[in-house]
Amino acid sequence: MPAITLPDGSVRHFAGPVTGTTVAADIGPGLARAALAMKVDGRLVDLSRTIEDDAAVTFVTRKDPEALEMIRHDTAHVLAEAVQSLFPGTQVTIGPPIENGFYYDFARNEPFTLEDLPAIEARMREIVAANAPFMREVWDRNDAIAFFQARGERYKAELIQDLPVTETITLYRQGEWIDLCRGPHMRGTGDVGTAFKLQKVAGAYWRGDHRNAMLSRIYGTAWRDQKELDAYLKMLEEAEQRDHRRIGRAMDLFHMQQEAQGSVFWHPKGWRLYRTVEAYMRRRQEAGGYDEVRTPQLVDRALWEASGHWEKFRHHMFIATVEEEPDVTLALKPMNCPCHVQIFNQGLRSYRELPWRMAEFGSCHRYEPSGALHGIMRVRAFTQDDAHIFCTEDQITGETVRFVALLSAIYKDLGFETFRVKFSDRPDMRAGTDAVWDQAEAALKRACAEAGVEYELNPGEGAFYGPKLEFVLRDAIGRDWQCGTLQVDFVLPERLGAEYIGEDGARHRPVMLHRAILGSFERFLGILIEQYAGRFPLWLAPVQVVVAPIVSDANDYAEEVAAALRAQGMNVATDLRNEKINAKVREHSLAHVPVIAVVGRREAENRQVSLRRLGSDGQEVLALDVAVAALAAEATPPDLRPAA
RNA sequence: GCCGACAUAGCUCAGGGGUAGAGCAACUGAUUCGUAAUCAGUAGGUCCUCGGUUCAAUUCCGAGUGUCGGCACCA
Repeated sequence: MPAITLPDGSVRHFAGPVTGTTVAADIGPGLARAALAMKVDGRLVDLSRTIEDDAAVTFVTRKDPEALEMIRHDTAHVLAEAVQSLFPGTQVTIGPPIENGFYYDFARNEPFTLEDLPAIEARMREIVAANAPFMREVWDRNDAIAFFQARGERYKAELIQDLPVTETITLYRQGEWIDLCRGPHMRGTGDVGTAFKLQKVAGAYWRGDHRNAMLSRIYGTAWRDQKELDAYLKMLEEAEQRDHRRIGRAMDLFHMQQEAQGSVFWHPKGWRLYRTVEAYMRRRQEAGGYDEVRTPQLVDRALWEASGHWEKFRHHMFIATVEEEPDVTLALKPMNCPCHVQIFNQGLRSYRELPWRMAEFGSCHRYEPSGALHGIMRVRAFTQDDAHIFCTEDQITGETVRFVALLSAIYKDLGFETFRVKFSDRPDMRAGTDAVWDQAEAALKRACAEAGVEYELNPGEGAFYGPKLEFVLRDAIGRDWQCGTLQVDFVLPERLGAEYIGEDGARHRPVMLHRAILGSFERFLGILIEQYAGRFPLWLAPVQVVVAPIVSDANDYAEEVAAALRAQGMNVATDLRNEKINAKVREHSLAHVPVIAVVGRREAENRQVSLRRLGSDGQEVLALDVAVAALAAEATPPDLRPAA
């Protein structure tokens, strides 16, 4: 006699066990049509499942957030059926919903290509139109393994084999097709709807392990309705226009070429942007109590051996030798920490010097795998806004809190109001004892609690010497990039023999906090370009103002205006070409110049300027000195502005 | 590194077994103009590299390099 409590608090009684379908119908025909699945005591299950006991039930309809995930999951199943019907012999593996869509990994000798997608998608639409119900079946574990093995589906068999023995094995049938699946599903393939699209193909290792076979992955997107799908596709198209590689070329910021693969050639405007950010960071860090240093590019392998990097990363290091000294092997530094420890180790350190925050805009080289390179976001030559904080164990919390505050303020100034934080704990391959890791992880967790940092756990992804916080920013098309980081390290000070004299007169090991805010300038600037789509706020813009005369009679005055702005430290260009003002306005607008100062005879006579802002077609006519003062104030970096 | 796609003028791209085109940019000349393209003309290409097939390859095939989308990697 289950009593079913609905979200509005009302209770319905049934004579015996009932399915969700029955309950929904009992409530009303509208809900019976709309209900796709239900939550029984908070657990999402098939609508067709039987409710035995008293329960709180919520129905999931198309407009609920859970529905979107189910649509994507079910679309993946439809994809798998379509593929197996068109390409017999293809094995299915896994096909989860993901952000904005889904994918499915198939095992097939011949990988799928883009040309295969239209036929597959057409077959999918037939399957959806057929609207076969999703039927849940509970199987005996061994029967299920035997079943899939008999069908040549060895990946599915392997999946079942690896499920915990306590797990209920469920298969879902949709018409003729059947698949191992935990569920839940919607009522039938028709609930998928038509708002889906196959997007791309890619290789992907079985179980994400490069030692395994490479599977053929098909990505797709799926939405509640055509309107949502269209909006998403339009967003993707617009995001492509923000691509830092495209904008970098269009705005003449940088280029890359084959002869220096993975290294950036910064052009004058790009380098100005870089220097603006660098100068800002330098001021911020100095105000934050950091001491800037500079350490060598080429360092003997002995130091890398001592730090442990040689063993783990030597295949990713650029090695340099000279004929005159055949016994010497140098490496271009792939990171700065061992060098910073060398500075720490000069002389005898006192506990009074801690925490010591040692910063370097460290130029590093890493031989990244060719497939990892990506515009200026993932390169082989980059500059970190690196720092190492040498401190005592009980300073970890305070330093972390302080770091998070600095990072948040900087991200905010640079246009990132929100960001994600991941907590990565001990990896399988690591240095240091478990006791040390326990200590480091606990210290970092305590610090997060103290700093009020909310994080998602990223198990096993820590550095080999310690756990880390990763501060993640998103690029234009939604890819996540680690930028900031904070890593607790008990190992390297030990390996490199760092010590200080404590209050007790004895020698102690300092803890090292590795930290970066931007991560690498290259990556961060790439994201910054995409964030603003090249339309930088005035203080960051590489060309802040273009002064454009309307007639050549105003050229001298235009130069005077430019000089007045330059005297305030602004980056100003003049456009004295014999072109119509329309053409000048158009060109500089397309080049994302934030302010165009137009001067004609009228302005020259009255000593005024007509300011036109990027993205606006209005103009503001101001007296020259007023305009200069206003623009100079606006172009002041946020950390140098007078407090409001 | 692995899977797939792509590589044509400075840029964006079209084309195609018989020696290559557009728009924009560049250059020259004219135009002095009030807020998103003034007009006319000129010039510009080992069609990524190497090899093969062919009477003939930029086009077809193979290898290499690079780029792009993923996967793996990311101290």
